[in-house]
Amino acid sequence: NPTHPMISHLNNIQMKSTFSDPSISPLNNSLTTLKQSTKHASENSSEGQRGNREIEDEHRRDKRQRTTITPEQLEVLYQRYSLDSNPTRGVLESIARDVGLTRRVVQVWFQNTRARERKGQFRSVGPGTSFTLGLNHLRCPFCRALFKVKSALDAHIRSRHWAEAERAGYNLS
Amino acid sequence: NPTHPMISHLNNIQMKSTFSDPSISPLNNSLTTLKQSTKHASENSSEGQRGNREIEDEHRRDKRQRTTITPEQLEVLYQRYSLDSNPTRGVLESIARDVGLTRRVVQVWFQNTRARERKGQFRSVGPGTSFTLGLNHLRCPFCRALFKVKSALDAHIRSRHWAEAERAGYNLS
DNA sequence: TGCTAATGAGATGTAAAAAG
DNA sequence: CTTTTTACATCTCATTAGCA
Repeated sequence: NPTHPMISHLNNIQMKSTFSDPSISPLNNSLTTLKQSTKHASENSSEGQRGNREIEDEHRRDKRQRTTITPEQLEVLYQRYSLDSNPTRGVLESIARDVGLTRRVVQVWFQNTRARERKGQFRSVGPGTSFTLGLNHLRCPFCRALFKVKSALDAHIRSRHWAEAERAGYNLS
Repeated sequence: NPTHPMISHLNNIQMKSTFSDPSISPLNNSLTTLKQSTKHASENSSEGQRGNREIEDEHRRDKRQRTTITPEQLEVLYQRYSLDSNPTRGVLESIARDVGLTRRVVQVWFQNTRARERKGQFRSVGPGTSFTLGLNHLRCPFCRALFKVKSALDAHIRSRHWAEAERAGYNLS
């Protein structure tokens, strides 16, 4: 992804920081799932011509909330990723509970990590498991999902591709 | 030089407050007499006493607020630095609590200290204990971070460079 | 004044959002 | 879902400015 430094971002006005959570105690931190429900739903002010009276009222809306994933959480995530890079919803939720993040955050992380892996910025597992290195050798025959162990692959096939698997005569242990 | 943040280059106006950091107040868990002078030096004498109405009145437009780090704080900082010159966010916060400064101040101190060390200006501090920074023998193979003990280096690698470490076959104990 | 805390620009990594 | 883009957090490096 060749970034173009030359391009002028016509407007990249970023002010203020809004430090995200302090990501409290490592591990098992019961993160306040603040939730981003706020979601700049409004923001339709494009109408312009606003009554300019509520001028100073501004800071308070829309702030993209960036979660900071701690190294401890990352280690768990990568470990699970190495077992199944395409977890089902249920598994996703289980992982989310384990690491103390919302399902959505974990889901996005998996999406981004898969994308990163495809792009070659590969990272497969945490350093703790230095021997499990590598690549996910098992690819689902019906989609692009990758797995480290056959049991995970089978579980995936069972939950996502049972029909095709049966037609194809895939042998599920 | 740019004395005026006003300069507009049509693009990329980043104010990057950074120091806003309003909520990260020390919370001040009492830790024995640790006092710090993070705020206005002009405290004693003088009329002052400030009306205090405006809480936000603190930030004077043109006054850069310089924190004075006490020798006691420095001693702790250097000690932690000697163990890990590139602490993760969580560790940084822990240090900040220990020493009674904001995370941001501690972060800047580490940045400046790393830069100082890179430039070869290690400096020993404290009457009783002098930390010879220059003698940090362990350098992270993946970045310029320095460590005194291997366990600290390993922790650093685990949290920051696990992928590279794995690829490189680095042996983490 | 010297040392150094603070600031700001530029670079990098990546979580979240947007586009497809 | 994937691919692409945006925005934010942090780091380095170069500077600026506060205080003993």
